[in-house]
Amino acid sequence: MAVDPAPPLATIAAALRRERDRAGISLTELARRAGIAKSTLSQLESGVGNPSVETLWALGVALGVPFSRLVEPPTAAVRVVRAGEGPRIRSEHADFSATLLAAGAPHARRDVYVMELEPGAVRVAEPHTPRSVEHVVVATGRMRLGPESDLVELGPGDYATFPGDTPHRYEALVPGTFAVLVMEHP
Amino acid sequence: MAVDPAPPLATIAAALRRERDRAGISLTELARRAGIAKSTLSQLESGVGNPSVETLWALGVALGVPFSRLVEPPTAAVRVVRAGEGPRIRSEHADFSATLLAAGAPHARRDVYVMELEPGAVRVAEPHTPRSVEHVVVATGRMRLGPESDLVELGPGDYATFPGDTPHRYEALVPGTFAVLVMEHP
DNA sequence: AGCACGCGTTCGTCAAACCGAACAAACCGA
DNA sequence: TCGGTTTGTTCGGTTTGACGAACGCGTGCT
Repeated sequence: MAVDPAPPLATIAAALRRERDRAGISLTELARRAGIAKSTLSQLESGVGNPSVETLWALGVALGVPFSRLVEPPTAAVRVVRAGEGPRIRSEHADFSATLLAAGAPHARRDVYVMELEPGAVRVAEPHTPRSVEHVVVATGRMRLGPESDLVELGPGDYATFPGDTPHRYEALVPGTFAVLVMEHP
Repeated sequence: MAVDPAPPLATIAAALRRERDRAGISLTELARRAGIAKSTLSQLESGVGNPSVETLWALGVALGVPFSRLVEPPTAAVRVVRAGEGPRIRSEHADFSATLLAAGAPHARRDVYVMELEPGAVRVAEPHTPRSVEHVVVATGRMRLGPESDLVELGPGDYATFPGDTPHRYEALVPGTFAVLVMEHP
């Protein structure tokens, strides 16, 4: 696994400005809440300077975002991995294989669910936390799911991932459908 | 969702020392690889000082660990949730239910796998990263798994979680067994 | 128009992060 | 036992991040 060789100078600048106007507050206000000088913040958002951990941490708290969102670069609809596809890791001992479906976004919080549905009823989900991501692996049955605009159909072993912060749905196509759902929020 | 109010001064010190001797290199060597003065590193590991992001980043790269492992605090036998057990969230619309199996440890990295096994062969796993945790939901078939000392048997829909940093194993009991595996490392 | 307020940037000062060198202690082979 | 190496810590000097004040600009109120 390669580790980011890229210096995060510009990333931080971008992240700060992005997160700040997402919060809809002024530079002055943010500096005040974080307890740092606005001059410092100004320079940071300009991409000059190399903040101390303490400073950046204070900003993370004031913005209400996990520290790491400020330093890691952002990420990018429905991605599907069909059963048997995807990069496989085979054991030396036969009869075992594992497929990496989604590498952990370093600081996401992931809740693991088992989901059971019957055909007919449609589970419509309101969009939740911004930048949350859903992962689904169908265990048995068939289901149609995804963002309203991009529904996909999955069978046993199929995997799909899509943003959770847009309207989306789950719908079983055959009786006794069950799936594993991982909800990932930043 | 509460955001870490804790200043990460001591955490960084601990993380640095931990990760360094995990890598099995000397302070001097690490400082050299990271391109920083060893005096600086010495002080950081002593818990004095408040490193700049650039400095800490360089250390992360040199250690081969994601940046955030250095700043976020760390986390902590076999827990089983049988199919149909566990806290259930029912939809207003019937025919949908979800069970929370494991709330996300705030800053864990979780990789999602699909695992297929056939009976006979046993998948023995060397212990990996300290404090890593494994989660398994059996989709079809039956399997026996867990730390060598605490094996449990799971059927479809059953869930188990256990530490990944001790020797453990996976073994299919019937043909065509497949499961979803979530590997969580801090 | 005139003034007051909030915005973000720029400038000079100070503390501190970072550096390089010098240091004692532990270790190892001759 | 004694040099040579490597360990990690400590000590001045330099660089630079953070601060507060002053600045220019735009807005809105009287």
